[in-house]
Amino acid sequence: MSIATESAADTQLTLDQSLDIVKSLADINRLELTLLIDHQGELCVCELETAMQQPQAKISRNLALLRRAGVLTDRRQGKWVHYQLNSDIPAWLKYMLEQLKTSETARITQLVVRMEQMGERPKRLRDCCPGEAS
Amino acid sequence: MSIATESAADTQLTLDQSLDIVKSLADINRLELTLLIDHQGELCVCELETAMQQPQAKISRNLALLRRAGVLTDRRQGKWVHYQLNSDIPAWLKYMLEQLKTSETARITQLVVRMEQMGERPKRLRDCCPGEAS
DNA sequence: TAATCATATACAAAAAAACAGATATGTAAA
DNA sequence: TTTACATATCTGTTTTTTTGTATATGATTA
Repeated sequence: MSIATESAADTQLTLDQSLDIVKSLADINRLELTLLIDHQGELCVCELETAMQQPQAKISRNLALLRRAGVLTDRRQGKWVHYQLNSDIPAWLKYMLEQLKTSETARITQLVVRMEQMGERPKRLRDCCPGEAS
Repeated sequence: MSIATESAADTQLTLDQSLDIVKSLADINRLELTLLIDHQGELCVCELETAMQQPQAKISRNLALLRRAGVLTDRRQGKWVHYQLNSDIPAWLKYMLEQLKTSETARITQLVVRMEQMGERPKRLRDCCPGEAS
């Protein structure tokens, strides 16, 4: 079981920074968001909204918290903001996510399915985040 | 940087169990307790009490929480209860603790020093947990 | 520039976690 | 078997986190 995206050496984090990361993941919603984003590479807020079936503010708040902790990065493209896993996360976290992704396939699949079904849903949702098109 | 105590294969944990572990570490006091115990191999409550300079009830509560999450195990020896790192913790956690132990040497040393100075302190403390003697 | 859409943030209420202090339990020694 | 010691747990309170609702921001389209 090798780590897929092992790139640069671990940046040395302070204990406080590590704690911030751990805290940011100590919530079932944020842990699922992180797993789903890691699994899918990149997702925008409205996609996560349908996947998780949670109000926009809640998703957005949790994403901001994960970003501040250094777990996620974001990228604005037009109206949409796409979130990715930060490649600078410590190795142990990459390791942890790898393990959870394999052990939680079912759960992740369920979220992905829900998200994909949203294709033919209300215009606001269908128009949201068209696959990689500018 | 190899993991010292890599023994049995990872037990497959549910997402909830993993979340319990992460939650149990999402507190500076419990994270330090875990690091210190991992570093020292085994410690009893009163040693941790002096190392951390925190009230007994607080230490005990946090240790119980870590035990319930599966991060620590305990062993009663006479009046004393010794806590160790649970060898069944997931690999990512072993990895994380290894990394933190090396990056947080100073902090850990400070705790250890405080604990060792307690030798000639009040009787109640000196008599507590004599080094590995039965 | 007005209207609309996607996302972020402010604010107050609700829920959860951490805490101090008191007391209970369990062991050993007197 | 009383006393003392180490640790655990209970209780009420304080602090922190999470949440819903409303509103603000930023970007696109009409």
